[in-house]
Amino acid sequence: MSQTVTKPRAKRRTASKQQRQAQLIKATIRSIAKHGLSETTMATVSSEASLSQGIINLHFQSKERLLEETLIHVVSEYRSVWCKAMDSAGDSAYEKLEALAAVDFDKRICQRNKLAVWFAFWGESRSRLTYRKICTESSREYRDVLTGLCEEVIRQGGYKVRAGHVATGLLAMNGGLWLDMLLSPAEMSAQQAQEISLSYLWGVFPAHASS
Amino acid sequence: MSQTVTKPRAKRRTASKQQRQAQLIKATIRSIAKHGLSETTMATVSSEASLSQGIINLHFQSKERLLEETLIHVVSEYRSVWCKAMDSAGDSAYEKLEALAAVDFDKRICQRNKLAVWFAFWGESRSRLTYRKICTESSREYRDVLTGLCEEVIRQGGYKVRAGHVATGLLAMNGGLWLDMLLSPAEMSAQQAQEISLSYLWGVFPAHASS
DNA sequence: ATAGTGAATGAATGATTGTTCATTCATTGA
DNA sequence: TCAATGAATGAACAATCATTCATTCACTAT
Repeated sequence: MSQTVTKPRAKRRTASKQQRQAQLIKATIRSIAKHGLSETTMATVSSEASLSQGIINLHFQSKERLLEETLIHVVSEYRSVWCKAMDSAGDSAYEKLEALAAVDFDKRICQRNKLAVWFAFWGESRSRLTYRKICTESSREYRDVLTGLCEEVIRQGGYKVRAGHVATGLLAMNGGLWLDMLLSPAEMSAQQAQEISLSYLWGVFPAHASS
Repeated sequence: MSQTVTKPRAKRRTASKQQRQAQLIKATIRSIAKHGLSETTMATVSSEASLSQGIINLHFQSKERLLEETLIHVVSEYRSVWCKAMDSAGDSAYEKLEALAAVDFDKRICQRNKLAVWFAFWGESRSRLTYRKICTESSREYRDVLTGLCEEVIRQGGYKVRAGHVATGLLAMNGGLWLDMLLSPAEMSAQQAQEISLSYLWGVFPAHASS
């Protein structure tokens, strides 16, 4: 009888396409965080993944596609986390709003390496239509959801603010707080940033503020 | 008698060091906006300036120094504008606060090309100590001024908010609004952005809000 | 065992890059 | 008018880059 196949060897030279692609995308994130996007090369990525030079073209055809897939990965992960948060939050619109605002400071999302990736691609978005499309479509959907929630909270509380302004302002503030965490993590922790973001929400919707 | 020298010829082949450096920095800004930082080369910059290949090394020694000087230029210009706004604004702390918040949407500062430069360097800041230093020192000084003004407004109005939170939140929100203007200028004008920023201030300091 | 399959390698290639420097040319003082 | 000065040029160079592909090697089916 042959050995069970369920437990793979410690050192596998070959892996499934999915595994390798995920591995390379993670290596790309580390490389962008360590070297910056403009000095991220096929060599830095493959070295970060402890694989050979040609591996990227084998799995992604080109460097450009690898970078796009990396951006898509980060954006999709973000979307998936806020969707889950939306579902598992309390029923009231305000509770959902607070839960969504907290996603930006979630352990899974708010990692310094990943923030570096966001800003790296934002920095190139002006000149790269593909990057810009991915980013704008992502934020558009998120903003629409936020705006809807704000509208409901405003209706319930009779507030005199515009839903679009609050949603856009919240989104913008959280993005700006990401920058603070990226540039000076010693002076801005995720928890501090979340407090600032939450205190904005409380200020706008005082009647709903819980704590 | 010789001709007057005050009126230079239309086509001057040589120019003063200052003029050339300023010209090259402007060309760099355009190149970053058009091609992105990672595809901004000595060739794209010198071509954008309608000058020859070697001109940059002549005036800036290296590409790296040109990029640093470009960042310093944009950061200094920003500082100079908010300093002027601070001086020429009304005497009250709240008036100064509104004036400072408006600087981010000023014609001189809030140009799409320049926003692209800010985000391009922010995107590389994680891996480039020099960029990070320039950016953090700039924002630190600005934040301190904003925090001081917020403290005074809070004291006057007896508000129950933390000055540091408001200053940091305002700074972050304006930065995030810059991103909206950079990525989708059709959906976010400078005026709209300023309204959102101002409505944040009004919400925090309702007793001071003028209009 | 063994042949067959395709994942992974890494040296080689051509294109692109930043930098150098001998040369050209506009400008100025005598 | 004519040297003298130094700003500007652009061809040449070495280094670095993304990409290719013949070869190697791990794994699977027979």
